[in-house]
Amino acid sequence: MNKAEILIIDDEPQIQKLLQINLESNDYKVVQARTAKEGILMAANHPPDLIILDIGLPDKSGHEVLKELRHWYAKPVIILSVLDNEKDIVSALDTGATDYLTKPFRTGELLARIRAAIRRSQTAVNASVVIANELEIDLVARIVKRNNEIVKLTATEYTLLALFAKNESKVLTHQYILKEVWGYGYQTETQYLRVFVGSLRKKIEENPNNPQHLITESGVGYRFQ
Amino acid sequence: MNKAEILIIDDEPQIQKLLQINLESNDYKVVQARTAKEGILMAANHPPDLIILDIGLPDKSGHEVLKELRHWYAKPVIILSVLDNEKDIVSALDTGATDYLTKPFRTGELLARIRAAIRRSQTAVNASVVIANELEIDLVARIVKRNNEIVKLTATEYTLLALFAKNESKVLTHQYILKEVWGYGYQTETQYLRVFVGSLRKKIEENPNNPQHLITESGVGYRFQ
DNA sequence: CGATTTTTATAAAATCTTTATAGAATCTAA
DNA sequence: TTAGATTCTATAAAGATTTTATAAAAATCG
Repeated sequence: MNKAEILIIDDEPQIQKLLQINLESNDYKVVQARTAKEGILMAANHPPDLIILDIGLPDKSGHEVLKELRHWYAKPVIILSVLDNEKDIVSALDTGATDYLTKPFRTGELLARIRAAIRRSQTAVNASVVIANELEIDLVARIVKRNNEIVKLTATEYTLLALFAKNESKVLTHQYILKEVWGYGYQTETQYLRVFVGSLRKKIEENPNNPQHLITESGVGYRFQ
Repeated sequence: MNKAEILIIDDEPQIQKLLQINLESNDYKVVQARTAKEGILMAANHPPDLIILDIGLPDKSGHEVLKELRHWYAKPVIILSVLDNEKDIVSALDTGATDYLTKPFRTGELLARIRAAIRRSQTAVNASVVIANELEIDLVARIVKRNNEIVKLTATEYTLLALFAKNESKVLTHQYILKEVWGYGYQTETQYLRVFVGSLRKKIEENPNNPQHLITESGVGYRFQ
C-alpha cells in the first residue's frame, strides 16, 4: 500500500512546518497550499486522501472552501481553527467537515484523529484498486475504467488483465499465464494468448501498435506496467 | 425514514437527563444504560444507530467497553469523558472511537458531531434509499419507484433488485446472486436468473432491449448501475 | 382460482478457438 | 557484422461453441 497523501491548506508558516514534520515522520505524504484558491486547485488536480483545512485563510473563509470541496470531494476534511466558537464548529460539521480541532492543538490527538478518519474512509469503499495512469482496475468490483469510462471486457480478457494487474511490472511467462487463466493442459496454446493480448491492447492502450502497458517480452512472455 | 436510535451508556444522572432531553427534542429515540454490562447487553439485543459512551463507568472502563463493542458493532461510538488527557483520547480513537468529547461539553457541538457521525455511517454502506436516475429503491419500505410511480414487483423480483441495489456498480456472479436470492443448492440454476433479470428489465428499464441499469457481464454475471 | 415460480424450447448474441498470413525479432554461420 | 534462415509475434477472420434472452407451458403456492 502506498503512503496516504494529506493536503494542508493553511497560511501560517509555523503550522505548515509543524504539520509537515509530524505527518512526514508518521509516513504520510504531505502537500501544502497557502490560499483557498491554491488549495482547491491542488485538491482538484490530484485528490489527496485527506485534507486539513484552516478556517482563517487570507482569500476566502474555510467554510466556503469546505462547501466547494464537498461538491465533489468525499474523503475526510479536518478543520483547524483558532476559534473555539460553538457556532463555527456546528456550521463546519454540518457543511460536511469530518472533524474540528481548535488551535493550539495537541499533535498526538490530531494524528489519532487523522488515523481514525482515514481508517473510516477506507473500510467504506476502496478495497483494492490498481491504478496505472489513465487505467483503473477495481479487483473487487471487477470493473476496469480508462479515463474514467468503463471498458467492456469479456470474461477471459478480464481474468487475463487482473492477473497482469496483480503482478505489475513483473515478467510473466507464457506458460504461467496460460496455466493461470486457462488451466492445466493449455500451457502450449501460446496462440490463445496472442489473440487475447491483442484484443486487450485494442481496449486499454491509447495506441495498440505501440503499447505502453502490456509489453511484449519476446521469447518469454508479457509484462504489465 | 424512522427516528435514529441512540444508546447512552453513562452513570451520571444529570448527564443522562441532559442528553435525553436534548436528543429527544432533536427527534432521536433515546435508550439508556447505567453500567458497562447493561450497555453491551442492550447494544447486542437491539443495535442502535449510534452509541454515546462515558469513559468513567462504575463496573468497567469505557476503553474496554469500546474494544468489546468493536468486535461486532460497526456504527458510530462517541466517547464522553471528564479527562482532557491526550493519552486517553489517542487510545480511544485508535480503538475505533468515532469521536471524543470532554465534559463539560457544549450541547450544540455534541449534536452536530452526532449528526456528522450518523451522516457518514449512512452514506457509507447502509443507505436505505438507492437512487439511480429515474429509479428509486427504498430498502426499508421495500418500495421501488420509477419516475415517481410505484413499480409493482413480485417477492423474488424485489429480493433480486435489492441485492443489486446494495451492490451498485459491482459485478455480481451468477453463483453469488443465486446463493443470495434462492439459497444454497441453487447455484447452478442460471436459467432462473435469466428469466428474472428479463422480467425486472421489463419493469425498470426504459428500453429492455438496451438496458441501462441491469447490465449483462457475459460469462460472469450481472452489474447494476 | 389467480399470481408467481419453475421448467422447457429455441433463436439470437457473444465469446472462444482455430486457421491463415504477414511482419518483427532473434539466431546462425560466414 | 550481416544476410539469410528460423522462430516468434500480431492480426484478421472463419467456424465452433457457449451464453443469453424470450416466450410460453407446466407446476406450485397461497
